[in-house]
Amino acid sequence: MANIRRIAELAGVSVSTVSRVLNKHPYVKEDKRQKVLEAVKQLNYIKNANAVHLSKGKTNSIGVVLPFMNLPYFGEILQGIAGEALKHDYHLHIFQTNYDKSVELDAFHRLKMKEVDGLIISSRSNSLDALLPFLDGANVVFCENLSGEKCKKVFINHYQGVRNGMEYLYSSGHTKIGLCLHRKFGTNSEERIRGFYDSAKAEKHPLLEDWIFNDCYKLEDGRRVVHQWEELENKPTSLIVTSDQVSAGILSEAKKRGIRIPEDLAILSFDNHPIADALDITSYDVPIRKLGEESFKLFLQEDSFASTVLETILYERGTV
Amino acid sequence: MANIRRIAELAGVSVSTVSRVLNKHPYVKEDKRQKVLEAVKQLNYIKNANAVHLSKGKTNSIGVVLPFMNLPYFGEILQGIAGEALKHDYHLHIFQTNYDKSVELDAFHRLKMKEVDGLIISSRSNSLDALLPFLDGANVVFCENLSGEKCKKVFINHYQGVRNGMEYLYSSGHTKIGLCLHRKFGTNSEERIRGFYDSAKAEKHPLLEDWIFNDCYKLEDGRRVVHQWEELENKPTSLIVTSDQVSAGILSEAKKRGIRIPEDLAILSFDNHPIADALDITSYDVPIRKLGEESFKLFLQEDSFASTVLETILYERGTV
DNA sequence: TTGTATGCGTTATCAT
DNA sequence: ATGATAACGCATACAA
Repeated sequence: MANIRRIAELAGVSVSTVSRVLNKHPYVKEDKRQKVLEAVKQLNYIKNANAVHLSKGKTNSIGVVLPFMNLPYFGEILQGIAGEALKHDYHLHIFQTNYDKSVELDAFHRLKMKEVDGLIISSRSNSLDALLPFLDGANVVFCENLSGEKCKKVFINHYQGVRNGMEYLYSSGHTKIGLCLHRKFGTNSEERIRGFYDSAKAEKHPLLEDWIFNDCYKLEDGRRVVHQWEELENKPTSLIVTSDQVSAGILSEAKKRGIRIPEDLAILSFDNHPIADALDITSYDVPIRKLGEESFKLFLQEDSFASTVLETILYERGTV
Repeated sequence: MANIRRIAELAGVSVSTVSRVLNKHPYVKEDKRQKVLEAVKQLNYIKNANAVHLSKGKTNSIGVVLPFMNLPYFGEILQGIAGEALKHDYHLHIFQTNYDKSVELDAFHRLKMKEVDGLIISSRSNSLDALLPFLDGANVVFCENLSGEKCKKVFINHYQGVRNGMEYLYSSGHTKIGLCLHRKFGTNSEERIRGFYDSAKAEKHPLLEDWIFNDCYKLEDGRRVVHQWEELENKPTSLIVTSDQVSAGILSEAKKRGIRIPEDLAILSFDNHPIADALDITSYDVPIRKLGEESFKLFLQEDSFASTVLETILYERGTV
């Protein structure tokens, strides 16, 4: 494999001149530039990226930490990040964790190893304490509302989203509202739970612990929720569901079992993906793509503790 | 940032010994090993990945070329690749092309630059001729049935899939069958079209050019197909649709417009994603995750022109 | 405008 | 078992 030295030799110039030509620096006489370009062509020369990375101390690539890739949420956020990254000539490294803490830690390790220039944490498994040693001087963007921490963050206002949803359901005559979450832990879920409790308290409406359904990621999980719901003695008359996929599962299973929606059970969903439109699901639009775009913009920002908030918007349809 | 030389200094050994300890090579006396490890701890030393990459001539990462990330197809294939890659300590680079040829070419360029050790082309935009100069000695896996080419490939047997589907519809009493494709060009689509024509010819059934609907990626595209279908003078009584998402759009729009499924229009879908189950869509299971897994396995294989074929399986439901 | 020399941080070869 | 030294390939400060 030809290197810059051989090009210099063949072109009869120094390596620095070759480097200048390759990097389009000014102050190179046209004839030498041509000689270099010829030599490049002749030897089929191609720059070694790793040498550039080592020499420059950066790789122009950013790591994205996420648990899964086959979920619309993460597909959409990736799409947002990738679009923005492409604009700025950055590349994406994927760290798929499956919510495994050690895999997530490895991503931070890679950052320290300078394999990537920064990290976007779209969903976190480790405690902040565990990550702290990796954070100083590192360019990390969190996609959650980390309060008080001095770090970059962008997040959906899940608290307000749920509060709005609760209010909407209360004003539609419901007093017993349940909640379907991705997972119990994690800032985003906690924010939703906080909104859930705060609204119930504010309106002095009942709220039972087993009206909260966890581990709702996929369509199948929605089916499971219907079964769980049916077995409750005291059933909520409506559900706030944090994913259209899960809502779709609920609708499908409810139909099978003769549960009428919204008469027996109202569904207020989040995402507003095309499937919500297709199934006529009332859903809050969650700007996930935008979340991805903004996260990359934050990565580029010098300011090391900027933050961005995004809001949700209601699309009324037939399930409430 | 501390480097290996400073560790050597502090530990009172040579850099080679440090390197040996770091890489768990044998032949290092325990006391020196300890000295080194202490120094590592003391200086908070972390290896520079780019230096390793440069020195070793490889990066332990693989590039995945795909057009979009917010489509279930690509999410699933990524999931498959990522799972297998994780097992073998490989990392994923994403090259999102949006079907832009120059972006795709850039991925091949990066391979030559040794930024990645190999490439998985999950969907291709450039002609093979355009890619040929990049292929010699390069570890590239194509996810399509490239006939005759000496290269690694893994693909779904789309030809047989469509032929089976056609036979199924014919035997269900249909004689006029349409086809919804992602795109007109591309090996996978061409294979499906070939199956489409071959079956019609074999059964001597009619087949019109405008029974083929292109650019069907998302749910919205399914809606559009219904409109197009309605405006046809001579309408097919059934459609083979190469994505459950699109089928979902068709179902939704058909319902709105009072088109009965399968009475007025039968839908035979491909993917068998959960949404097919939820909407009771008859669908051929397409092992996309497996496709991703196999593509990575091929990448690892020495043999530079291995190939793998995967078949589709019918799940009968209510839309035919 | 161009060249020289050094740094980037590691691995690998070859002595000893 | 250990160390000196040469790759690996490029960028860049400094000199000219």
